Amino acid sequence: MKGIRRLAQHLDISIGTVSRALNGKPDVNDETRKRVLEAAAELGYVPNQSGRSLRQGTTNIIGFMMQTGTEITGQGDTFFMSVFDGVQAVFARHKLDLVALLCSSEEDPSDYLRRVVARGFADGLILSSTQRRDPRIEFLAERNIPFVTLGRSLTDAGQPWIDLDFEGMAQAAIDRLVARGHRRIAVTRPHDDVNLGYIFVDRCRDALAAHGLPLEENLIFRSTPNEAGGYQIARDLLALDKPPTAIVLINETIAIGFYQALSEAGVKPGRDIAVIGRYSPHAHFLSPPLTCFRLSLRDLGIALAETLLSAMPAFKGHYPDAPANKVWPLELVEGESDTFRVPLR
Amino acid sequence: MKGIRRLAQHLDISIGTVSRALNGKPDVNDETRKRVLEAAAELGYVPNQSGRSLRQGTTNIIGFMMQTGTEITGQGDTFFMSVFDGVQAVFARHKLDLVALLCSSEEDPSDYLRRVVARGFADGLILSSTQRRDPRIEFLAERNIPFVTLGRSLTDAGQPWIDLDFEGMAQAAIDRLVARGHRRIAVTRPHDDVNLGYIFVDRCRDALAAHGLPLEENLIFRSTPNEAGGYQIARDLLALDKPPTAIVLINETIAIGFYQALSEAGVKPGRDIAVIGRYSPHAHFLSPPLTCFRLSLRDLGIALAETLLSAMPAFKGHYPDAPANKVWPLELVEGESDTFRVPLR
DNA sequence: CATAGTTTCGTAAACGTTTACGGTCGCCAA
DNA sequence: TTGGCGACCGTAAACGTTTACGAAACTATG
Repeated sequence: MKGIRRLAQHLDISIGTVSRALNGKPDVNDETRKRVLEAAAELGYVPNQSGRSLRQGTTNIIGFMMQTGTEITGQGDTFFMSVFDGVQAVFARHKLDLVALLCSSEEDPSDYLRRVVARGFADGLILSSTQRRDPRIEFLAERNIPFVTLGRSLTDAGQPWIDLDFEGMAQAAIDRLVARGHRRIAVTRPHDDVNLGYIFVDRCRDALAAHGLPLEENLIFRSTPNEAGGYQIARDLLALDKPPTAIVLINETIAIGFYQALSEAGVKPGRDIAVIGRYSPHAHFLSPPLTCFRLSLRDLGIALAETLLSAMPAFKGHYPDAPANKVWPLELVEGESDTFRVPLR
Repeated sequence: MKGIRRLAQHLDISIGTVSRALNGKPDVNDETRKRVLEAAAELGYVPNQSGRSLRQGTTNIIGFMMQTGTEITGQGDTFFMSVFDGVQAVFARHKLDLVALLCSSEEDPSDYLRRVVARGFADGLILSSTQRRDPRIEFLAERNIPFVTLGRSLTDAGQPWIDLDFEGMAQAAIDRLVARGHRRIAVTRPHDDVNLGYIFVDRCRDALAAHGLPLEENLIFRSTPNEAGGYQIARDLLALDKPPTAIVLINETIAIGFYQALSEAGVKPGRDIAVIGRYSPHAHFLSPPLTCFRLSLRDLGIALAETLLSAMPAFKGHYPDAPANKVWPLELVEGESDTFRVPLR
C-alpha cells in the first residue's frame, strides 16, 4: 500500500477525507485534520505530482525559459539568476514551483518549447531572449498557455510583456554625450536577431537626429555580447581613419574586453574617449569606473511573476494592478568613463 | 474528446494500438503505425506528461539543482550555463528533459529539495554547490533517487560524484610560486561552508609544508566569491604590516575586484606581487593577463550526465565506463600575473 | 417528537496514459 | 480437416490523486 491509501489505512479513515484534510478543504473536522497532518508529517507523505496534476489538469509548475551559452544571451549567470530570484519569491507565496528551462545553444528554441512544454508540463511560462520574430509566441498563444515575455517582439500576440527601457537609455545616453560636445558617437548591438538590438539602434538614430546629427553606418558595431566581442569592437573602432569620440555599449560584459583593447592602445576611457555602458557587478571595478545604466534585476523578476499571475485564470484578481506591458526603467550610475568632452572648435 | 482518444477515434482504431504505435512497440502493423504517426503530427498530438508518468512511475525529467545569488555560488558569469549545456546535450539523446531547479538564496536548499522533488518530480538529480555537510545527500540516498553531486561532501552516501581537482591546483600553484622564491603565500576561500574551501586550504597547507613552509593563519582570506569580495581581499592584504608576495585566488570573478584594489594602490600583479587564479572569460582581458587554472565546463557537464545515467537503473549498461567518482583536472593557463620573483637574499 | 439544517465523512468516478491479456484472423503443415 | 502459430489489435485494469454526490449523525427549531 502506498501513497494516500497508506496514510488513510494508517488512520483508519477514507482517502477522500485525507485528501480534503491535506488540501485545506472546509468540510473536515478540526480534530481529524490535525491527526492527518501529523500522520503525514510522521510518515513523510508527499502527494504524488503526476496523480494530482492528472486529476486537476494543472501542474503547479511555472517554467522560466532561457538559453545557455553566453554567445547567445549576452547575459551571464548572474543576470538570470537575479531575475529568477525575484520570480521565485513571488511564486513561492502561491505554492507554485518554478523551474528553469534552459534551451541548449544547439537546439532551436521553438523546437525545445514544443517538445518540453506542449505536453502540459507547465501552467505558465516566462520567455526570455525574445527574438525579433519569435515563433514561440504564436505557439503558446494559440494553445492558450499563459505566458509573459521578457522583451518585446514584432510577433507579439497580445500577451503581456516587460522589456528594458532601451529607448530611454538611448535617449539619455545620446543626449548626455551630445551635451558634452560629441558629434560622432558609436553604438553597439548584439550579433544576432534579438529584438533589443533593433530597438536600441533605431532609437539612438532618432535621438541623434533630434540634435541634427547622423548615426553613421560604420559606427554601428555588431558583436557577440561577451568580453571577446567588446575587445573586437574596440580594435575595429581604433582602426578607423577617424574614430568616434564616444560610444554606447548595449551589453554588460563587453565593457571588460573593450577597456582592455583600449588600454593596450594607450587610450583611456574618460580621458580620450567617452564610454557609457550597462551595469554589471564588475562595472564599479573597472578603471575608471564605468558610467552605466542599471536596474534592479530582482524587482524585474517580481514584476514578471506578478504579471504572469495576473494572466493566469486561476489567479484572476490576485494582482489587479500588475502591469500588462511595462518598459522597465534603467537608472544612470555616474562613473568616470564618460567625462571626456570634445572641445568646441 | 481529447488526447489519445481523439486520435484513436479519428483513425477508427483503439487507443491501445495508438499508444503502441507511438511508443515504437513491436506488435503493430507498419502501415498502421505510419497512419498513426501522420495523424499525430497533423493533429498536433503530444502525450500528456502527467498521464504517462502516473502510469509508468517515471517522469523522464532530470533536475539540475543550483542556487541563485552570486554571493552564494561563487560562480559568476557563465559557469553553470556552460556546465548545463553539456549535461543537456547528453540527456537530449536519451529523450530525457533537463530542467534547472534554482533554489532561492532565501530558502534552505534541503527544504527546497524536499518540497519540490519528493513528490516524484524527477527521475534523477544533479546537485551542485555541495556543502561540507549536506543533508540533501542523505535525503536522496534514503529515498533511492539516483543522483550525482558536483563536489564532494563529508556526508557522502556512496553516490557518484565529480569534483574539481582543487588538490592538484593547490599543489601546482604552490610549487610554482615556491619555485619562484615566494615564502609568504596567501590563499583565499569562500565565506561559507562549501566544501571546496576546506579542501583547497588544507591542501595548500600540505603543499607548503612539503617545502618546509607554514601557511600563516592571517594569510587565509575569506570572502564572498564575487568582485566585491576580491576587492576586499586586496585591501586587507595591502593593509598588513608585512604583505605576502604571492596569492592564490580560488574563485573566478574575485580577480576583477582584486586587480582593481591593487591598481588603486599602485601595486601591479606580476611586477609587485604574484597572482594565480581561476579561469573565467575575462581572465584574458585583465591586465596583465591572469595566470589561471581552466577546465572545460561543457565536458564536465557531459561527464556529470553520463555518470548520472550509469547510476539510473533504466539506463544500466549504457555508459559502462562512465566514472563513478572523478577528480576533474584543471589545466594551467600561463598569463603574466605570476612572473614576480622574490630575490634571494 | 418531527423536521429541517449542519457538519462530517465515505464512495466512486474521473483525469490520460501504458500494458498485460486474450481474441481474431490468416496461413501453413500434418 | 484440424491444429498450431504468428501477426495484429481491442479490452480493461492500473497508476495516485481530487471532488461531486450522497449518506449518516448530530443540532436546532417548531
